[in-house]
Amino acid sequence: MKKVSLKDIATAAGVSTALVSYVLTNKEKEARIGEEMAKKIREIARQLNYQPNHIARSLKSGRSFTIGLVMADISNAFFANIARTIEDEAKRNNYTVIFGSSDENVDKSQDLINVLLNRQVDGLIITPTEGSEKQIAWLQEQHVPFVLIDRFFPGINANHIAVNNFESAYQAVTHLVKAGRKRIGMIAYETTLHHIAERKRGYLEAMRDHRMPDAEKRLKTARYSHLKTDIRTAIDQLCTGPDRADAIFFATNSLAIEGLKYINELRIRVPDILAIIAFDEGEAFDLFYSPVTYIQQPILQMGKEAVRVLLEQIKDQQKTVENIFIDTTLVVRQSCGSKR
Amino acid sequence: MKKVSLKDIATAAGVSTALVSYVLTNKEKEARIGEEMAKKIREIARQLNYQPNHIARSLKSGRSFTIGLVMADISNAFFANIARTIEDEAKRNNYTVIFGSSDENVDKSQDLINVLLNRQVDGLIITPTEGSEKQIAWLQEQHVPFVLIDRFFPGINANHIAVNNFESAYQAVTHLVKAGRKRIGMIAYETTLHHIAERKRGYLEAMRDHRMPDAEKRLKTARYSHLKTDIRTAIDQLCTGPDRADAIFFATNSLAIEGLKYINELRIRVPDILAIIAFDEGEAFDLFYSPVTYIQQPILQMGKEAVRVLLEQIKDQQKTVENIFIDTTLVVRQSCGSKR
DNA sequence: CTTGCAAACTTAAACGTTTAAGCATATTTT
DNA sequence: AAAATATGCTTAAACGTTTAAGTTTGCAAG
Repeated sequence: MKKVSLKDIATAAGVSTALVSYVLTNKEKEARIGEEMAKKIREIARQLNYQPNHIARSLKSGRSFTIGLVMADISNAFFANIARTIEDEAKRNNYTVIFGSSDENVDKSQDLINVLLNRQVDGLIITPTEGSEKQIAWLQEQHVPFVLIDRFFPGINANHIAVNNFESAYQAVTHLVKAGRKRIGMIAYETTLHHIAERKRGYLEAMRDHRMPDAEKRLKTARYSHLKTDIRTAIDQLCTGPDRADAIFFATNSLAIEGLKYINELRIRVPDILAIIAFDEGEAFDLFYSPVTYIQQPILQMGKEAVRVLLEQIKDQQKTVENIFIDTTLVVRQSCGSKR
Repeated sequence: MKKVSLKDIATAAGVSTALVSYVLTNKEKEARIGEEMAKKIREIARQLNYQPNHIARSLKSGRSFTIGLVMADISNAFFANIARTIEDEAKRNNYTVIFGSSDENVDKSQDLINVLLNRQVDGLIITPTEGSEKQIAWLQEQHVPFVLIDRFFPGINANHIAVNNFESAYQAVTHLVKAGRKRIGMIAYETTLHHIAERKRGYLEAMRDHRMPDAEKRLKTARYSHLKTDIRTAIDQLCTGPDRADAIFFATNSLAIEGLKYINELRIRVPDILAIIAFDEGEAFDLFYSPVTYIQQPILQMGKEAVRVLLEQIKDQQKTVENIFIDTTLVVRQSCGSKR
């Protein structure tokens, strides 16, 4: 199938391609096209089923109407949902999304950014991985429009959309305290990423404010690369001994899922023996025999805001940086109900 | 940041852009470029950090090295994982993926296909929605390279990657029979899509071959648009009365998740009272108190094959159609263990 | 000392658009 | 009636590549 171009229409109509272009981009007024001719051209275009060549248009305009999306892990429901809302929102603005998953790997992230920039995306939406500060700083130096989502670096003054991680964690721990839990533990990732640090800080401050001892001791971490084993170790440590934990706050959904699997194996009853709160949502939390209380992130809003900020930045490179923080909602369910 | 182009390099080196192009695309031999000049050009390109403009290249070559991905529902873990493997595999072949979610909606699907073709993708990978036969047939008429994945239309002779739905369902039901279940029900989608029909047929034939009565009566369907209520009705019907079901086979993961939520609410004990088998996998199945036996689809292989077939088709438009069927694996766990 | 040819490069067209500038012809204004 | 303006269209250049065809120079063969 040979694609039909402006030239084909022009030939069929016996006019120049310029004329056809003006008509089909609705510039008849400015270009003073005759009404009849416009009608004729439109009709021919319809008959030939003309579809504009986006690539040619991009080359001319220097804009691709494409945004690049670098997700940390597309197989994680949280990121998959963000990706979906971003794609939706982008389409609503006549933008198209090219995506890739960095799998929390710095090199893969750099690679992806390169590929996307090569493809002349007009901007990027990124969940930065640990250690990617330099990449992000470089983007800024190059004046590439971009927005960070879910995470950001305090030292880099760039657009970002994030939730109030400190407050969310503080609120979650407070909820556990109010529910009568005395020995609250937390499992987080071992990472320098700021959003996780904030969640930890929220936990620690809440513990201190409510005069709960041994918070530091009960704050465990797991390596992303050794998730399964590290979580098992952490839970073993938390859930044994005379003063074993009566509640665990998981810093992310992936940690919670892996943790709950093990808690199931150990047959530790939730919430009788152990209360659970997790960050993010997930079908798995609903299906747990004691539906899991979780911190709900406003995914839809995050995705929309990310696209909005990015497109504004693309339109106006001088635009001031936006740092958006959105509140989460604590969805209370059975998993932190009363002890037996 | 002004992007550097071939012309910039050419000016810096005092040569024509053609020469630069030959060198940077490694055509020195054919174009008989002087060794020293080649070295010099490469050095300048490096210094200026030249990045080829993919769009210009695409316009010239008529190929975008981009494939379009139309997923039925990216928020479903099964499709998200397929998307991820496709993206990975595409990147390995220097292709980039533009994706969109049709949300099982024919119009959205058509819309997406149009957008993607407009963007001059070299080919498409599609999970077709119900009622999209005409769209697919049209693609074929237009000789657009494409591959259907997960689903296909028997009346359309197009590339497709699918699993052996009939055999998989047959095997699952047989497993339930061997486990001593007598009144096996199935919950599927109410759809004309062939892959679901095959799963139903697998159920019905297995029931007949094992002389299980009332198969038709125990085959319930739910509408995608009224998932929650329809599933509740179906389960209510299946799980009441004197000859109530002692096993349910769910035709997809979304059905299973919704169903299990309700089964949880009803406090029907699994597997004591009711055995469960589901199609697809999911974290939720692991986390259910009685880990769910499921039919595992070879996602990685499906994604890889889809990309392979598509790229071959793109390279050789005359290539014969490939219909690939892959076997599934029944992963047996607690949920269809012994009755009490 | 032509001729032939290889080596090292340049020219120019093309891909499909967009858009400023140009050029007739017709109509209005002075 | 000449000048100004409006109308309807065309020309041509540009975006950044690729690549077939052409040009120039040097050098060996006849």
